[in-house]
Amino acid sequence: MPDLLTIGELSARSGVAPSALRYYERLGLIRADRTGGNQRRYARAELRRVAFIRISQQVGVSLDEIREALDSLPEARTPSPQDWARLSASWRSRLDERIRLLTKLRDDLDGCIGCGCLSLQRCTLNNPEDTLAGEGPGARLVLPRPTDDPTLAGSLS
Amino acid sequence: MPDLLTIGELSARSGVAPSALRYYERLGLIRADRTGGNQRRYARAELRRVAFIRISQQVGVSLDEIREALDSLPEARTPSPQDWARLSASWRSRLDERIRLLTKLRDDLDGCIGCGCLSLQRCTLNNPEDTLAGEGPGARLVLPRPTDDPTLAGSLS
DNA sequence: CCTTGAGTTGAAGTGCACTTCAACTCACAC
DNA sequence: GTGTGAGTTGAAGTGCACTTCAACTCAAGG
Repeated sequence: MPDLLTIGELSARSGVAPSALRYYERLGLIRADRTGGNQRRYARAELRRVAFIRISQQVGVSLDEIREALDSLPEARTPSPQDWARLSASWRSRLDERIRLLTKLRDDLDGCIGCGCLSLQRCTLNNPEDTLAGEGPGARLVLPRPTDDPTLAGSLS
Repeated sequence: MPDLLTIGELSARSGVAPSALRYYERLGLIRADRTGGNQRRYARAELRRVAFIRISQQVGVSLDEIREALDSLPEARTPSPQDWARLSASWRSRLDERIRLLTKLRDDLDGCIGCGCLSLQRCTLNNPEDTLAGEGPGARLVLPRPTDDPTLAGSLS
């Protein structure tokens, strides 16, 4: 019934490199039992955690926030489908927002392709929220700072 | 008619930190004339280049690729609206693809919230392209590697 | 028993996109 | 002329998400 996975097996199943799995463990995102010889053995439930981690990353959430989310899971029992649903749902608005922003960017880009602008005059690309008055002449570009959004910033890093 | 901008002015107008502008210059993304005292002076046209850079980053393009795109602009003359339109349009399919992926992720997440799964069985979240057969039992998770996409990997860095 | 592939560790390295720092110089208003 | 805020440089540092490495141990088949 335990049916534990080695790190190689979890890696193959999850598509996540062993080094990344060890890294996740260091950050407290997943956990493993150990054999007498100190090797990791993962419960099958860890597969779901890894799945959640990868999905969350696609939503643009940092590992730190993912850890916080995972910390909210009950420790006493194996998380239920409802537990996972709750966590997944918590990213929903973030995902919506990212989709909205990208869609707006696309439409604006279409408009600008039409008008050939990319200029600093009244183009919504350069004045996204129409909030530029009162800070001297000239419009601001795009988003003031991409610092916080890994999706858009490239660092995206 | 020249009407050159200092780095502080370009920074204020573009919303990009002076240190980032110098960094862009090192990478060959923008250029500046120099005063007798070695200070940078930017032609107004550089504002469009910076606008293009920030927009491109939001699309999820790396600075390296942005540089390549900018290199395709004519050197002899100031880029025309059509030049900028061509470059912007070149990101379009990428933007579409990113929007498509995120929308799919959202819908899948909705489905999984409904079914409460996040399991490794037949859930499209875990088997995005239905391309898992032939590599042993068990499904793969999500995307095999997030390595190449700064949008999804968490790095806009 | 022995080989071999898989696993272990901590420390260091990578790539990207910047930022910070120290030490110095410019440009401009008064 | 002088003070001050803005600008200059190269080198080093940052944050994130990992990967790589060297040196070593484990586990399982023959």
